[in-house]
Amino acid sequence: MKGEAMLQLDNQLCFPLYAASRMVTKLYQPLLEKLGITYPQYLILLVLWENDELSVNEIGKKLMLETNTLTPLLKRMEVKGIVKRTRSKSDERRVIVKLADKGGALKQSALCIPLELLEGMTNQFPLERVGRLRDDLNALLKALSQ
Amino acid sequence: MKGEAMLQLDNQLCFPLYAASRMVTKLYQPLLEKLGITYPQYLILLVLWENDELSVNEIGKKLMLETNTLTPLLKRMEVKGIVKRTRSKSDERRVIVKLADKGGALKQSALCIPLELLEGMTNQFPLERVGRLRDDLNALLKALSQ
DNA sequence: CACGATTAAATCGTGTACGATGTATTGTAC
DNA sequence: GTACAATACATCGTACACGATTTAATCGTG
Repeated sequence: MKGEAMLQLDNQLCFPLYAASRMVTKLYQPLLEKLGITYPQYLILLVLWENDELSVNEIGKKLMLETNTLTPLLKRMEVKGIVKRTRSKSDERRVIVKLADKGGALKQSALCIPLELLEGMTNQFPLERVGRLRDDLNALLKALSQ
Repeated sequence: MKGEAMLQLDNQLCFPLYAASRMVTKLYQPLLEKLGITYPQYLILLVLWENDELSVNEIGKKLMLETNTLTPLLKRMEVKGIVKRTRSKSDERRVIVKLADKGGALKQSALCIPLELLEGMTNQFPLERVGRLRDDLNALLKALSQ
Protein backbone atom coordinates (compact mmCIF):
# COMPACT_ATOMS: atom_id res chain seq x y z
CA MET A 1 0.00 0.00 0.00
CA LYS A 2 1.27 3.49 -0.89
CA GLY A 3 1.66 6.16 1.80
CA GLU A 4 -1.16 8.07 0.15
CA ALA A 5 -3.58 5.15 0.47
CA MET A 6 -2.56 4.47 4.03
CA LEU A 7 -3.71 7.95 5.03
CA GLN A 8 -7.25 7.05 4.01
CA LEU A 9 -9.57 6.84 6.96
CA ASP A 10 -10.82 3.40 6.02
CA ASN A 11 -7.40 1.84 5.88
CA GLN A 12 -6.30 2.84 9.32
CA LEU A 13 -6.91 0.92 12.49
CA CYS A 14 -6.99 4.01 14.64
CA PHE A 15 -10.23 5.52 13.47
CA PRO A 16 -12.56 2.51 13.71
CA LEU A 17 -11.13 1.87 17.16
CA TYR A 18 -11.77 5.44 18.23
CA ALA A 19 -15.25 5.58 16.72
CA ALA A 20 -16.35 2.15 17.90
CA SER A 21 -15.25 2.92 21.42
CA ARG A 22 -17.33 6.07 21.55
CA MET A 23 -20.28 4.37 19.88
CA VAL A 24 -20.31 1.45 22.30
CA THR A 25 -20.09 3.88 25.20
CA LYS A 26 -23.22 5.51 23.86
CA LEU A 27 -24.96 2.14 23.80
CA TYR A 28 -24.34 1.81 27.51
CA GLN A 29 -25.55 5.27 28.30
CA PRO A 30 -29.33 4.76 28.47
CA LEU A 31 -28.79 1.74 30.73
CA LEU A 32 -26.31 3.51 32.99
CA GLU A 33 -28.44 6.62 33.18
CA LYS A 34 -31.02 4.58 35.08
CA LEU A 35 -28.33 3.83 37.66
CA GLY A 36 -27.25 7.47 37.72
CA ILE A 37 -23.67 6.75 36.67
CA THR A 38 -21.40 7.42 33.71
CA TYR A 39 -19.46 4.89 31.71
CA PRO A 40 -16.08 5.39 33.44
CA GLN A 41 -17.89 5.24 36.77
CA TYR A 42 -19.38 1.92 35.68
CA LEU A 43 -15.89 0.60 34.95
CA ILE A 44 -14.79 1.53 38.44
CA LEU A 45 -17.79 -0.27 39.89
CA LEU A 46 -16.94 -3.36 37.82
CA VAL A 47 -13.53 -3.64 39.48
CA LEU A 48 -14.88 -2.82 42.93
CA TRP A 49 -17.54 -5.50 42.63
CA GLU A 50 -14.72 -7.94 41.98
CA ASN A 51 -12.44 -6.58 44.73
CA ASP A 52 -13.70 -5.41 48.09
CA GLU A 53 -11.16 -2.65 48.44
CA LEU A 54 -8.53 -1.18 46.17
CA SER A 55 -6.15 1.74 46.29
CA VAL A 56 -6.41 4.45 43.66
CA ASN A 57 -3.29 3.06 42.06
CA GLU A 58 -4.64 -0.48 41.91
CA ILE A 59 -7.80 0.75 40.21
CA GLY A 60 -5.60 2.69 37.85
CA LYS A 61 -3.63 -0.40 36.88
CA LYS A 62 -6.75 -2.38 36.16
CA LEU A 63 -8.36 0.34 34.07
CA MET A 64 -5.14 1.85 32.71
CA LEU A 65 -5.99 5.27 34.08
CA GLU A 66 -3.82 7.74 35.99
CA THR A 67 -4.61 9.30 39.32
CA ASN A 68 -5.19 12.66 37.68
CA THR A 69 -8.23 11.08 36.02
CA LEU A 70 -9.28 8.88 38.91
CA THR A 71 -9.10 11.31 41.82
CA PRO A 72 -11.81 13.68 40.58
CA LEU A 73 -13.83 10.76 39.23
CA LEU A 74 -13.77 8.99 42.59
CA LYS A 75 -14.63 12.20 44.39
CA ARG A 76 -17.74 12.59 42.26
CA MET A 77 -18.68 9.00 43.07
CA GLU A 78 -18.11 9.65 46.76
CA VAL A 79 -20.43 12.65 46.67
CA LYS A 80 -23.11 10.43 45.12
CA GLY A 81 -22.67 7.92 47.94
CA ILE A 82 -21.39 5.17 45.66
CA VAL A 83 -17.88 4.73 47.10
CA LYS A 84 -15.97 5.59 50.27
CA ARG A 85 -12.41 6.96 50.23
CA THR A 86 -10.19 6.54 53.29
CA ARG A 87 -6.48 6.97 53.90
CA SER A 88 -4.73 3.71 54.66
CA LYS A 89 -3.59 3.50 58.30
CA SER A 90 -0.50 1.48 57.47
CA ASP A 91 0.58 3.76 54.61
CA GLU A 92 -0.78 7.26 54.78
CA ARG A 93 0.00 7.87 51.14
CA ARG A 94 -2.51 5.30 49.95
CA VAL A 95 -6.20 6.09 49.55
CA ILE A 96 -8.39 3.01 49.91
CA VAL A 97 -11.55 2.93 47.85
CA LYS A 98 -14.47 0.76 48.96
CA LEU A 99 -18.06 0.40 47.90
CA ALA A 100 -20.51 2.50 49.87
CA ASP A 101 -24.05 1.19 50.44
CA LYS A 102 -25.36 2.62 47.22
CA GLY A 103 -22.47 1.18 45.23
CA GLY A 104 -23.12 -2.33 46.51
CA ALA A 105 -26.82 -2.04 45.78
CA LEU A 106 -26.18 -0.96 42.20
CA LYS A 107 -24.70 -4.37 41.40
CA GLN A 108 -28.11 -6.00 41.35
CA SER A 109 -29.42 -3.44 38.90
CA ALA A 110 -26.31 -3.84 36.76
CA LEU A 111 -26.43 -7.60 36.40
CA CYS A 112 -28.63 -7.39 33.32
CA ILE A 113 -26.55 -4.77 31.53
CA PRO A 114 -23.97 -6.97 29.74
CA LEU A 115 -26.66 -9.23 28.34
CA GLU A 116 -28.92 -6.37 27.30
CA LEU A 117 -26.03 -4.81 25.50
CA LEU A 118 -25.05 -7.99 23.74
CA GLU A 119 -28.61 -8.44 22.58
CA GLY A 120 -28.72 -4.96 21.14
CA MET A 121 -25.47 -5.66 19.37
CA THR A 122 -25.96 -9.15 17.99
CA ASN A 123 -28.97 -8.09 15.96
CA GLN A 124 -26.59 -7.00 13.26
CA PHE A 125 -23.28 -8.34 14.48
CA PRO A 126 -22.84 -12.09 15.08
CA LEU A 127 -21.96 -13.21 18.58
CA GLU A 128 -18.86 -15.17 17.64
CA ARG A 129 -17.49 -12.07 16.00
CA VAL A 130 -17.98 -10.15 19.23
CA GLY A 131 -15.93 -12.82 20.97
CA ARG A 132 -13.19 -12.68 18.36
CA LEU A 133 -13.13 -8.90 18.52
CA ARG A 134 -12.79 -8.97 22.29
CA ASP A 135 -9.98 -11.51 22.14
CA ASP A 136 -8.12 -9.58 19.45
CA LEU A 137 -8.46 -6.36 21.42
CA ASN A 138 -7.22 -7.99 24.59
CA ALA A 139 -4.28 -9.41 22.67
CA LEU A 140 -3.52 -5.98 21.26
CA LEU A 141 -3.68 -4.46 24.73
CA LYS A 142 -1.29 -7.07 26.01
CA ALA A 143 1.08 -6.57 23.11
CA LEU A 144 1.12 -2.80 23.49
CA SER A 145 1.61 -2.78 27.24
CA GLN A 146 5.16 -4.04 27.04
CA MET B 1 -22.34 -17.35 31.27
CA LYS B 2 -23.92 -16.17 34.54
CA GLY B 3 -24.71 -12.51 35.12
CA GLU B 4 -22.03 -12.46 37.75
CA ALA B 5 -19.34 -13.64 35.33
CA MET B 6 -20.49 -11.27 32.64
CA LEU B 7 -19.71 -8.35 34.91
CA GLN B 8 -16.05 -9.33 34.96
CA LEU B 9 -13.87 -6.86 33.19
CA ASP B 10 -12.24 -9.48 31.01
CA ASN B 11 -15.48 -10.84 29.66
CA GLN B 12 -16.85 -7.58 28.39
CA LEU B 13 -16.21 -6.06 25.01
CA CYS B 14 -16.56 -2.52 26.26
CA PHE B 15 -13.42 -2.29 28.34
CA PRO B 16 -10.81 -3.60 25.87
CA LEU B 17 -12.35 -1.33 23.28
CA TYR B 18 -12.11 1.68 25.55
CA ALA B 19 -8.60 0.87 26.74
CA ALA B 20 -7.23 -0.05 23.32
CA SER B 21 -8.57 3.14 21.81
CA ARG B 22 -6.82 5.29 24.40
CA MET B 23 -3.66 3.24 24.15
CA VAL B 24 -3.44 3.50 20.37
CA THR B 25 -4.06 7.22 20.61
CA LYS B 26 -1.04 7.41 22.89
CA LEU B 27 1.02 5.57 20.28
CA TYR B 28 0.25 8.34 17.80
CA GLN B 29 1.07 11.10 20.19
CA PRO B 30 4.87 11.31 19.88
CA LEU B 31 4.52 11.33 16.08
CA LEU B 32 1.76 13.93 16.06
CA GLU B 33 3.56 16.10 18.57
CA LYS B 34 6.23 16.71 15.94
CA LEU B 35 3.49 18.10 13.69
CA GLY B 36 2.06 20.15 16.53
CA ILE B 37 -1.37 18.52 16.39
CA THR B 38 -3.53 16.30 18.56
CA TYR B 39 -5.12 13.02 17.58
CA PRO B 40 -8.62 14.38 16.80
CA GLN B 41 -6.96 17.16 14.81
CA TYR B 42 -5.09 14.49 12.85
CA LEU B 43 -8.40 12.80 12.03
CA ILE B 44 -9.76 16.05 10.68
CA LEU B 45 -6.68 16.47 8.53
CA LEU B 46 -7.12 12.92 7.21
CA VAL B 47 -10.56 13.76 5.86
CA LEU B 48 -9.48 17.16 4.55
CA TRP B 49 -6.55 15.63 2.69
CA GLU B 50 -9.09 13.40 0.95
CA ASN B 51 -11.63 16.18 0.34
CA ASP B 52 -10.67 19.70 -0.63
CA GLU B 53 -13.48 21.34 1.26
CA LEU B 54 -16.12 20.10 3.65
CA SER B 55 -18.78 21.66 5.83
CA VAL B 56 -18.63 21.13 9.57
CA ASN B 57 -21.52 18.72 9.24
CA GLU B 58 -19.83 16.68 6.53
CA ILE B 59 -16.72 16.32 8.67
CA GLY B 60 -18.98 15.33 11.52
CA LYS B 61 -20.59 12.55 9.50
CA LYS B 62 -17.24 11.13 8.45
CA LEU B 63 -15.80 11.19 11.96
CA MET B 64 -19.09 10.63 13.82
CA LEU B 65 -18.65 13.81 15.82
CA GLU B 66 -21.14 16.55 16.61
CA THR B 67 -20.68 20.25 15.92
CA ASN B 68 -20.35 20.92 19.65
CA THR B 69 -17.09 18.97 19.49
CA LEU B 70 -15.99 20.14 16.07
CA THR B 71 -16.56 23.88 16.31
CA PRO B 72 -14.02 24.52 19.10
CA LEU B 73 -11.67 21.92 17.62
CA LEU B 74 -11.71 23.62 14.22
CA LYS B 75 -11.29 27.03 15.81
CA ARG B 76 -8.13 25.84 17.52
CA MET B 77 -6.87 24.51 14.20
CA GLU B 78 -7.69 27.81 12.54
CA VAL B 79 -5.67 29.71 15.14
CA LYS B 80 -2.72 27.45 14.37
CA GLY B 81 -3.04 28.22 10.66
CA ILE B 82 -3.94 24.66 9.71
CA VAL B 83 -7.45 25.21 8.35
CA LYS B 84 -9.60 28.07 7.10
CA ARG B 85 -13.27 28.48 8.04
CA THR B 86 -15.59 30.50 5.80
CA ARG B 87 -19.34 30.84 5.58
CA SER B 88 -20.79 29.39 2.41
CA LYS B 89 -22.09 32.07 0.04
CA SER B 90 -24.93 29.93 -1.27
CA ASP B 91 -26.09 28.84 2.18
CA GLU B 92 -25.08 31.14 4.98
CA ARG B 93 -25.78 28.46 7.57
CA ARG B 94 -22.93 26.28 6.36
CA VAL B 95 -19.33 26.80 7.41
CA ILE B 96 -16.86 25.53 4.84
CA VAL B 97 -13.61 24.13 6.14
CA LYS B 98 -10.54 24.07 3.89
CA LEU B 99 -6.89 23.37 4.39
CA ALA B 100 -4.75 26.42 5.04
CA ASP B 101 -1.15 26.46 3.83
CA LYS B 102 0.19 24.83 6.95
CA GLY B 103 -2.44 22.10 6.81
CA GLY B 104 -1.52 21.15 3.26
CA ALA B 105 2.17 21.10 4.09
CA LEU B 106 1.61 18.77 7.03
CA LYS B 107 0.52 16.01 4.68
CA GLN B 108 4.08 15.32 3.57
CA SER B 109 5.24 14.96 7.14
CA ALA B 110 2.30 12.71 7.92
CA LEU B 111 2.80 10.23 5.09
CA CYS B 112 5.13 8.09 7.18
CA ILE B 113 2.88 7.96 10.24
CA PRO B 114 0.64 4.99 9.38
CA LEU B 115 3.62 2.82 8.50
CA GLU B 116 5.62 3.85 11.54
CA LEU B 117 2.69 3.02 13.72
CA LEU B 118 2.12 -0.35 12.11
CA GLU B 119 5.75 -1.22 12.62
CA GLY B 120 5.59 -0.33 16.28
CA MET B 121 2.52 -2.48 16.58
CA THR B 122 3.41 -5.58 14.59
CA ASN B 123 6.39 -6.33 16.78
CA GLN B 124 4.07 -8.11 19.14
CA PHE B 125 0.86 -8.21 17.16
CA PRO B 126 0.75 -9.94 13.76
CA LEU B 127 -0.20 -7.84 10.76
CA GLU B 128 -3.05 -10.05 9.59
CA ARG B 129 -4.62 -9.73 12.99
CA VAL B 130 -4.48 -5.94 12.66
CA GLY B 131 -6.35 -6.27 9.40
CA ARG B 132 -8.95 -8.57 10.88
CA LEU B 133 -9.39 -6.26 13.85
CA ARG B 134 -9.88 -3.29 11.56
CA ASP B 135 -12.44 -5.16 9.47
CA ASP B 136 -14.35 -6.40 12.52
CA LEU B 137 -14.42 -2.90 13.98
CA ASN B 138 -15.64 -1.40 10.73
CA ALA B 139 -18.34 -4.07 10.56
CA LEU B 140 -19.35 -3.30 14.13
CA LEU B 141 -19.51 0.40 13.34
CA LYS B 142 -21.70 -0.29 10.34
CA ALA B 143 -23.97 -2.59 12.34
CA LEU B 144 -24.38 -0.10 15.16
CA SER B 145 -25.07 2.89 12.95
CA GLN B 146 -28.45 1.62 11.87
C1' DC C 1 -45.60 36.04 0.28
C1' DA C 2 -46.02 34.45 5.08
C1' DC C 3 -44.88 31.57 8.69
C1' DG C 4 -43.94 27.43 11.05
C1' DA C 5 -40.69 23.54 10.48
C1' DT C 6 -36.19 22.14 9.46
C1' DT C 7 -31.34 22.57 9.21
C1' DA C 8 -26.43 24.19 10.39
C1' DA C 9 -23.49 26.05 13.71
C1' DA C 10 -22.54 27.83 17.94
C1' DT C 11 -22.89 28.07 22.95
C1' DC C 12 -23.18 26.20 27.61
C1' DG C 13 -22.33 22.98 31.26
C1' DT C 14 -20.46 18.63 32.91
C1' DG C 15 -17.36 14.89 32.79
C1' DT C 16 -13.60 12.65 31.39
C1' DA C 17 -8.29 12.09 29.76
C1' DC C 18 -3.75 13.28 30.47
C1' DG C 19 0.97 15.85 30.59
C1' DA C 20 3.26 18.46 33.98
C1' DT C 21 3.95 19.72 38.49
C1' DG C 22 3.32 19.80 43.55
C1' DT C 23 3.06 17.62 48.20
C1' DA C 24 3.18 14.42 51.72
C1' DT C 25 4.77 9.93 53.16
C1' DT C 26 7.68 6.01 53.04
C1' DG C 27 11.87 3.49 51.80
C1' DT C 28 16.97 3.31 51.73
C1' DA C 29 21.75 4.05 51.90
C1' DC C 30 25.27 5.74 54.44
C1' DG D 1 19.17 8.85 62.30
C1' DT D 2 19.50 11.87 58.26
C1' DA D 3 19.41 13.12 53.60
C1' DC D 4 17.84 11.65 49.29
C1' DA D 5 15.24 8.88 46.15
C1' DA D 6 10.92 6.69 45.30
C1' DT D 7 6.00 6.29 45.80
C1' DA D 8 0.99 7.70 46.09
C1' DC D 9 -2.17 11.17 45.42
C1' DA D 10 -3.62 15.64 44.35
C1' DT D 11 -3.71 19.84 41.60
C1' DC D 12 -3.52 22.56 37.38
C1' DG D 13 -4.16 23.54 32.62
C1' DT D 14 -5.63 22.09 28.09
C1' DA D 15 -8.33 19.45 24.93
C1' DC D 16 -11.74 16.65 23.77
C1' DA D 17 -16.87 14.50 23.91
C1' DC D 18 -21.53 15.25 24.21
C1' DG D 19 -26.48 16.32 25.94
C1' DA D 20 -29.20 20.35 25.91
C1' DT D 21 -30.27 24.72 24.32
C1' DT D 22 -29.85 28.84 21.31
C1' DT D 23 -29.44 31.47 17.06
C1' DA D 24 -29.65 32.29 12.37
C1' DA D 25 -30.73 30.88 7.73
C1' DT D 26 -33.37 28.18 4.52
C1' DC D 27 -37.19 25.28 3.17
C1' DG D 28 -41.97 23.97 2.45
C1' DT D 29 -46.75 24.63 2.39
C1' DG D 30 -50.73 27.04 2.02
